[in-house]
Amino acid sequence: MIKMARLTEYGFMLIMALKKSSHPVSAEYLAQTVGLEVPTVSKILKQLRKAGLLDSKRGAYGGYFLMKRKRDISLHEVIEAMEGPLALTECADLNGDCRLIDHCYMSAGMRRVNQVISQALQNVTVSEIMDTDRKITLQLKS
Amino acid sequence: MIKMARLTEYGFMLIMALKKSSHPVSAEYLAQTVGLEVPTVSKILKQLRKAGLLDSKRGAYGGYFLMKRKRDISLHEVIEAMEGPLALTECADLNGDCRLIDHCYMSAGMRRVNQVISQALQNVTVSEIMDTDRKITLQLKS
DNA sequence: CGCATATAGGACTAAATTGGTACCATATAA
DNA sequence: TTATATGGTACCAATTTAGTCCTATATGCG
Ligand code: FES
Ligand code: FES
Repeated sequence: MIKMARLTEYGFMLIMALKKSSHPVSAEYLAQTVGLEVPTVSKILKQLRKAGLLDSKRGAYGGYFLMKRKRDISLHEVIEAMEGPLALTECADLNGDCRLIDHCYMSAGMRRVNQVISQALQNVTVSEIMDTDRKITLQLKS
Repeated sequence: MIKMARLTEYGFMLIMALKKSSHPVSAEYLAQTVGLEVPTVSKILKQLRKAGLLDSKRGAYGGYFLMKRKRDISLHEVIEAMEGPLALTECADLNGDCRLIDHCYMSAGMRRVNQVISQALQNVTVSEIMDTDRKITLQLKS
């Protein structure tokens, strides 16, 4: 069905619930806000942090906060942070191991398609998908 | 990782191995050609047929053949045939059931992104991804 | 007709992935 | 020093996907 992982969806929601350069927000508070369990939220936040989208502060009054404004975070960044590099087919991935690689005449083609979709996702920001009034305008080149 | 199902990959390969309006080709022969097991190939061919991409002829000297030329089959058609409608997030799908639908501010946005990616996939044909020399030129609008 | 060939359809099992949880170590504020 | 909160990792459960098998039906041909 070509869908992102559920945890990635949750990741988006958490990012939307956070802000740049304000007081850190704890995983527990975020969990309540978004309606998820604390361990799950924790897991996602750690992952997003590792990817550099968030930063955290430990200890009392600690928590998480964004590293950039939402208008500067692309969908691609978030998806890559949660799921690793986009690869439509096994052979479009550098580390893919499809048993049919010898019979495959579309590796190069799929890599190009991959590229196009990556571009598309890089051109949309988190704040754009939050704002239902604004139109998304994408300019894609091959 | 945003990837298509493996069976979809195989589906592409089978389509590439087939031709329009020539003698039908049996599942067994295709399996040998592509390097897969017969039952698996059968399953995929049935599914592609049901979606109208292929047609078949039963009985002796029967088999499968394409309904269109490969230059008229879009990636989107194949993917949709194998995996159903594209839905990046649960909430971008009409039948999606995400438990967080009440907290979700990106349903509309994701639907738009979904739309953009669908467009991209509709604009690339099977023959284009087979031909490594040709450039893919996509024109996408929001 | 009767046999060999080949698909139609659906049920079933096994494997892989993903979702979700838990635990212990470390850092920080007061 | 205590309460709070993240860091890292390992683990189990649930779901999804891959792959197989079986029986019914259609077709060509001797
Ligand atoms: S599809 Fe498997 S290698 Fe290209
Ligand atoms: S992400 Fe689950 S409903 Fe939008």
